[in-house]
Amino acid sequence: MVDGIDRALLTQLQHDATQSYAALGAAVGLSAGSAHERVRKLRERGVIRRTTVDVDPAAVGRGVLAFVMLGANAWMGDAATRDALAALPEIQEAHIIAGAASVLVKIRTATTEDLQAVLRRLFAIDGVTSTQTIVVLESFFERPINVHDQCPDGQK
Amino acid sequence: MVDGIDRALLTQLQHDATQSYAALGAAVGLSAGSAHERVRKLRERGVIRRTTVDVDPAAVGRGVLAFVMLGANAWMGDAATRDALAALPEIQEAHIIAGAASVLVKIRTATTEDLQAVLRRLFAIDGVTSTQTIVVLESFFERPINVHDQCPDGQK
DNA sequence: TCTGAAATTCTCTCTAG
DNA sequence: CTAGAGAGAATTTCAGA
Repeated sequence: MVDGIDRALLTQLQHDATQSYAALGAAVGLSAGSAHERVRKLRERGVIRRTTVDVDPAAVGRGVLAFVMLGANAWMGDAATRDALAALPEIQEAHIIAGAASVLVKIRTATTEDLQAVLRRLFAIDGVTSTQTIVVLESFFERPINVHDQCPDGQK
Repeated sequence: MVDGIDRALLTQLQHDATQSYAALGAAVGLSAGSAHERVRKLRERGVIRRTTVDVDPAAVGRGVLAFVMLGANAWMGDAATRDALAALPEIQEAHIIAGAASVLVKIRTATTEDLQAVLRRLFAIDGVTSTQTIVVLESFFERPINVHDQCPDGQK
């Protein structure tokens, strides 16, 4: 379904989606026309969800990063919970998780005061009984999904 | 430094970076040439880090998502630790964190067996003494940074 | 800083092999 | 899938307000 050339195309596009199809084809050993057709199909099939830009969080007032685990006394996997979380613009990701907590959210704010404000609003969501906040001091890296490798040295 | 028009441009580009500068300009009330110039400057200043594509994790064999908190008996904030983590292709993000653990990593694998293999390799990194794994059952959403709003209703 | 237009380059489709 | 060609768009630059 997704062969080696497709994966090479994806890696190229993840690194720089502004390059021409001619350059893209040259990088993976294809003509511009073929590269274009493959990328079109990757989009059509939803392997490529969208083309977007990476924005520097600090440059737009989102320099503080934290992860928060939400405890709950009810099932949080419904649409109402999702909508309540999605309504908070500082929340970048929200996941239902296994284990002690129910939901894990990734939050970006300008300041720690703003982070507090978001925590207060999280507590106001139906079912939320506790929060555990993990503040990030420094991000080593945030990178695209690796579409090629499995675990190196294959020890599994 | 980043005004309202820039933010509008960023939002547009985050949503769809394939649109023409003419369309981009129309969306924010600018000519194509001006939109182009502003976007060029946003790139130059590093506000836009790169143009990339969103890949469906499941389509490329990364359908399992987990967060792992690493405990350590030494300072993990050095380049050696970063390199050791970066060498594992399944790790998408790595952050130094405050609190009980030292490092938080975001991991995507094909299966839970592969996740186990990554955990084994995390334990092999110098200084790592414990892991706490949070498996994601379902992702509500993962979206771009909101470059506009502060916390809605401004209760802060 | 923006506009509008000109010149260049790329996209996208088609044909044929 | 490759190669080439052609029409249509888009990028990119630049003069002028």
